[in-house]
Amino acid sequence: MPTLADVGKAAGVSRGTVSNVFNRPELVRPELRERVEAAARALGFGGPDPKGRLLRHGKFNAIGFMPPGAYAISEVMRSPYGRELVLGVSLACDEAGTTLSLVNGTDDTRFASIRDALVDGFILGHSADIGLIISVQRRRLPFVILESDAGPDINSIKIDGWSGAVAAVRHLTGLGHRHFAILSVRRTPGPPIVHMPGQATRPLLAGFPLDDERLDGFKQGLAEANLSIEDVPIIETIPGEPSAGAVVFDRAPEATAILTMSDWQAITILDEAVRRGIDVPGHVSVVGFDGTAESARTTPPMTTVAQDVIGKGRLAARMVLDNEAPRQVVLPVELVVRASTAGPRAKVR
Amino acid sequence: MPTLADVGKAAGVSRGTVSNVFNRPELVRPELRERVEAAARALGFGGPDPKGRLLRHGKFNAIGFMPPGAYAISEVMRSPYGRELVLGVSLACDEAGTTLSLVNGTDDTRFASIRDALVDGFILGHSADIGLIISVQRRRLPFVILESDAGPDINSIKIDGWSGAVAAVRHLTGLGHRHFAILSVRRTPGPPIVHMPGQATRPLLAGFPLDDERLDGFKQGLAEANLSIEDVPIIETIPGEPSAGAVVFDRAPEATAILTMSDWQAITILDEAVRRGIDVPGHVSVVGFDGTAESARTTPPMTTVAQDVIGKGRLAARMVLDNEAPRQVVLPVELVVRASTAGPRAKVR
DNA sequence: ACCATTTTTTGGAGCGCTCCAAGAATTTTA
DNA sequence: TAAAATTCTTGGAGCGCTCCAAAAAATGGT
Repeated sequence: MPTLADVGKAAGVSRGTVSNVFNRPELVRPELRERVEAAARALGFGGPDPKGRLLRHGKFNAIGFMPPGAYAISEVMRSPYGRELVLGVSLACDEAGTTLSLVNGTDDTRFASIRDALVDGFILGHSADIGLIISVQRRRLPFVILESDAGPDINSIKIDGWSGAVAAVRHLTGLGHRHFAILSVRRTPGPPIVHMPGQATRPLLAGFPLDDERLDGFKQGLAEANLSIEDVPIIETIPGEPSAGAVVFDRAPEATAILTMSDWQAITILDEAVRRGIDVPGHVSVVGFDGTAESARTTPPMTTVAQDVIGKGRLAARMVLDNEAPRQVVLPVELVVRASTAGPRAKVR
Repeated sequence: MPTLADVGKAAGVSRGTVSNVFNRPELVRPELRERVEAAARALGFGGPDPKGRLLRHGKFNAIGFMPPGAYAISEVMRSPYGRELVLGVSLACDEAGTTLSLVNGTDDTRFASIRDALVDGFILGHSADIGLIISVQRRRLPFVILESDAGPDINSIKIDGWSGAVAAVRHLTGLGHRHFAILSVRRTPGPPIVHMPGQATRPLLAGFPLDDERLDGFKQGLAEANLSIEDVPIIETIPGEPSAGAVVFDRAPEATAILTMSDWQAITILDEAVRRGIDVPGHVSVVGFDGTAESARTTPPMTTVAQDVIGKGRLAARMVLDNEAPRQVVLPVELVVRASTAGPRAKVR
């Protein structure tokens, strides 16, 4: 690949002049400019290499998005929540004219990815572990972490998942439900895990603040109706697991109300219900989480704990773009009642 | 920001040694290593700056995605088609461990964006104009252009939109439809444009191969049933225009079948139909285009000209990642008949 | 024709890093 | 204990560019 200097030599001018031809053409005499351009063409020089410029200037003009947990970016793009989040981030990037880098990295390459990412700041998806945070801090770039409060020095944005979970249960108990099942998230690869009541004590806390907080909210809501979460089957599946709905119906057939951690999971259940001829909400009520656009389009339209995912993504991007003093933002949630929930009826299954 | 040299000076070693401490720690004596690490910590040195490394090595390890036409990346993320396309691209990026840069650029900054993008290759969304192509070629990076054949030297991937359009019309005429409306795409900002039959001759070709090809397919399909596209109202709206459905029903009330250019547009029509109490497919049949996941979830599930959008995105990414000899790929489409189309009935509107 | 301006062009400095051949220090061997 | 072998450390070269002060060339006025 030819360089500025090569072109300069060929055209009989200095590399500074060649640089000017490409960056401030008005500074160089038309005939000379032409000569340089001809030389560049002849050499197949495609303009100043951004690498050199970059080293000189130091700004990448890009922010990086690191997928939640150990997920790949394609997994983010697959989930309704992830898509809306990225959409929100991209909105802020559009406004700022910034590139959005979806940074990849498997478990073992994540740290290297962060170390090498050509970005001016980071958004870390939820469930970022401490190692990841340290990696980012090391680079002294502005960053924000989603769905986990990492202390007062660190930008974070999370929703009030606890209240959302409580509200979901209250809605259902208010409708008269007494038999629940919870579809939770498995954060490691593998088949669904089923925690049945009475079985050896299961850990309520999975170690992921995002999920634990919601489980705790469910517990609280149930307790308010004199129900114990200990009596509720909890199924954990990785997001997008197509068998999730089937497992829930198979293992918790007596449940009249199913609580989930995401719209995506709830959609799985709705799909499986159609497949089995189970009427929602006639036989079973289902509540989603996130309030993504998809939740309004399901059949029936879904009751869900809604948050402003797009707004969250946008705010996150703004925070790293503006690089203000660290703050911890907690966003509200709102239970949106649609048609996937109703009072329990005689069970005909 | 301290540099390797600064740390070296502080620790009393050369910058080469500091580099080794960070990149090949096994090469440096433990006690020295520790000393250097201490100095780095004291100075707040966050590891070697990727800019320097980049200049030395020269690989960005990223591919760039340039949104179609003059759209912003948030607009891509908003459309069902765009999301699936990006998902496909991200799939290939995951496999290759590459970063996916969603490159931004308004009309006037697009060229600069391409010039400066820190990527090893480009995917240009459809409707890329010649200027954009030239900009990318100048950088001598591998690239692929979507939905427009730019000649034998240029990688391109497109679907057989013409056949898809013909199939859609044949399906509808086979069902007995004689009164059509076409919802086409306006590629410039602005309100819907309505071309009514008989009005001053309207250009069938909008100058965007993607759209023109489909319009031509519609024309062919209609001709096969002794119908002329000249008698069909054509409405052009920008993607995502919420009033699109309303305009179609207002301006083409006699149509019993509506052809569209995307699922997204078709969804708009379905939504408006619900709003107006128009039964689909009882009163009106609607055909989408693209066959995105969303099209299967509408009410009623949509008949659509399906393509493998994810596969297309993935193939595109592979082509730039693998940098093979240029080729022009034409992908097949398939009419997926679902429940948004049926024979025309007595019109009760 | 000469000097003062103005317009163009130049090339050194430096951005921060990694590579690598060579030098220095340490350990092993005879 | 000296030479040989091994392990560590060094600093020059170079990646490609932009900035900028200064030199060179062109222009204008008298």
